[in-house]
Amino acid sequence: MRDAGNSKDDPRDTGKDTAPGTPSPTDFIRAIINEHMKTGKYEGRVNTRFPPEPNGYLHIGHAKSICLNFGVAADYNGICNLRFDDTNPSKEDQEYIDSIIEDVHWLGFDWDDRMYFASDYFEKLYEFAEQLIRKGTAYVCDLSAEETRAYRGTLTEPGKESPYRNRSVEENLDLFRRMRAGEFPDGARVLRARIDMASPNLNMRDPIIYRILRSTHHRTGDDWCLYPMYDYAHPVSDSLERITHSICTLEFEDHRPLYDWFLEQLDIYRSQQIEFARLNLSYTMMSKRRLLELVQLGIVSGWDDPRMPTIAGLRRRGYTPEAIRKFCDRIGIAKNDSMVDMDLLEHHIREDLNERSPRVMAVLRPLMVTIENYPEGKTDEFEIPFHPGNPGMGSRKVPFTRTLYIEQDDFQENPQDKFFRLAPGREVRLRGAYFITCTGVGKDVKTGEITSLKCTYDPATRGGDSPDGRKVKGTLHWVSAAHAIPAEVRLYDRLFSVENIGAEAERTGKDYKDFLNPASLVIVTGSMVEPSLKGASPEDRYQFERQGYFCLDSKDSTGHALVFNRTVTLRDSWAKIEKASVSPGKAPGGKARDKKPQAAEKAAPEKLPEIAIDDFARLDLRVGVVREAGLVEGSDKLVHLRVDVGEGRLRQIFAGIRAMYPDPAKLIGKKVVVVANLKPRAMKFGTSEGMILAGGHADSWSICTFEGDPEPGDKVS
RNA sequence: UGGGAUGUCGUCUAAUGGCAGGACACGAGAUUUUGGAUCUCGUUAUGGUGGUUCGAAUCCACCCGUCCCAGCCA
Repeated sequence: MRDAGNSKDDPRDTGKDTAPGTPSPTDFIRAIINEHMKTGKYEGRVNTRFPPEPNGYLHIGHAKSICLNFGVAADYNGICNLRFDDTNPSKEDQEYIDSIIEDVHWLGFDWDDRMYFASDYFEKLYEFAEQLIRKGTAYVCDLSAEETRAYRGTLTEPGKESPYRNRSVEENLDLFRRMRAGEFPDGARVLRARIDMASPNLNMRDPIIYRILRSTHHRTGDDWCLYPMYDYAHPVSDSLERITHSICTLEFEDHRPLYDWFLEQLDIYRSQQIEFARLNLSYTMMSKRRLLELVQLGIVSGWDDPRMPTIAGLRRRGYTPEAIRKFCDRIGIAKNDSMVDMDLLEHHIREDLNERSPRVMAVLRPLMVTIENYPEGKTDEFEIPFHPGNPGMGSRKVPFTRTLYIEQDDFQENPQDKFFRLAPGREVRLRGAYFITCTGVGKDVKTGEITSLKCTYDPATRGGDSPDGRKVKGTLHWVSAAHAIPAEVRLYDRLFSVENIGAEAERTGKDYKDFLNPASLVIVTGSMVEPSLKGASPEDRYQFERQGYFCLDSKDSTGHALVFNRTVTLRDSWAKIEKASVSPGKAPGGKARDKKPQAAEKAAPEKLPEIAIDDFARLDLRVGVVREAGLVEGSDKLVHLRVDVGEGRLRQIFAGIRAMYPDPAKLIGKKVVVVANLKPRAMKFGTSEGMILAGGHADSWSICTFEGDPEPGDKVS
């Protein structure tokens, strides 16, 4: 079932989704290649390469580069090599090589027999280095790391030449050979290119070519105690592979003169480096160093944690390679620093999964329903199609009995405005089964919590349609209690609660980890899924009707303990209505994405950043009349208020004002200022639907009140 | 403040001297046995100031903003 169906034809598709030889609309890189095709610069040849360093798992940013490199090659009937840039054994590992191979393949790309390693070229790289020495354009330098830094100068001042810069060719050769032979300790000497210590480009100030580093290499073992630097190894590797277009990210722009310098000095094949802007995605980050840290600190379960932006994480989360490829295609290639909206990635996975996922019913948080007029012991079976728009996907039988589960959220005892679902006396449809009407509510005598529902069904509505043409506004998913399979469901959400983690960290002086989304994973146990899911295999993808796309977890799910991961929610216009007219600005998006309650700012008032008048104007301040007020059990700070803000219903507000109002009953009847468009906040004790304003000193303050005229709901200005 | 890049709807990206287009997001409506999907419609942009030109997002000048570079990392 998984991976069934094809993606729709889209002229923008590249790579595997497009026949070779039909270039996509020209991004600037393809424009350059088109020009080369015209002028014959590379004899019509295109050979790119994807050059990861095996020091971490691949992420969605790498996917952009992979799609670009393999896509460009495919567009021009060229080839793309996979090459591991493994010149720093102290950070690299075989595990990463294996994962990279798996991930690139999974994305749908292949390199035939062209899997290379920079370490394959160590001997040649060494010989070329001797050649540079013989030419007099490289020398052995004995400066320490600190001295080298001091000699380099600064951004605005030129560097100083190393005292070792003018050693003879013979001495340099001798020293370099002895470096290779292991005669000197780590860091004692380096080989440097002899270029220009006064260059405004720091990369040209006699850059280091080789350093002594005793570290066992994952491929060459202890053969070498000398490892080449990226700036040297990369152009030479490209050249040896006769790469035509060496595509890399923007930060290497400054390195291009050096790249060209090596190829020219060595007089070898002239590959051309072209730089494009790396991918940044909102609400996540691509830094391998930080991603590694999340893994090492146990903040996530591993590189393949479904919250990680890694290919492995996305795969485990339920993403498809097609969706990722299409996303990469859609974001385009340019040189502007940019931050792509996570919504766009989610759009593509929804689009793909919408087409290919079978629909099933799963009740995440069950509420028991007894159909009182349905015979005990009877079982009905409904044949329900797997896909409403694609009969070809077939159908399954779903059992129906007197005792069912529906979603807790699908019932409200006192339904709020625009709530279409079940409520006392109200009739709704059970998907594919019958209309039912709620006739009773069972509650826990102590807590008042709703524990079960009594309903009746209309036998004439079998299949979900009424012969008399009567309509219902809501359709609910359900499972038969006797047949349902228990499951654990992991609700994943974005890893961070701010769009631009780096910028936010810089602005506030906090660590990026301070912006982790506390609700990035919500584990729901005791969910009930329909029996057809019994045979699900790891990574099988489904739509749980009305909730989202889910896949069976590839690691933790077993035959008798099913674990599902939520890939992405369905678009949810009900969630929008629920939070409508609240949260100013852009909410972190989607369902159940409440921000962590904001801690009170302790900073002195003059230190708070200024806001524009427009920001202030976004506060909807209203007059509210306190109708009910009481203490909150289990909290020594909060007071529970029910406030009339002229909406025809009372708002529940939890306010931290108990210190000044130990007897909240005195507040009843007071006119207060309510921030009416604050996003409702889920608290331990319930949802708080606003704030009331207060003012004063640290231990002497009061809430703002009005006397006299204003009516509940009046605007405060 | 040296050097290298880069500024087009809220976001990403086209237009290469000739109608500022697309996608996402957002909004309105239709439809619906998923508050899904689908369909229709809509709002929103060339950083600024001058100049060249019949005509400028595009060419020129100046200004402003943003990003990258001082690893023996890649």
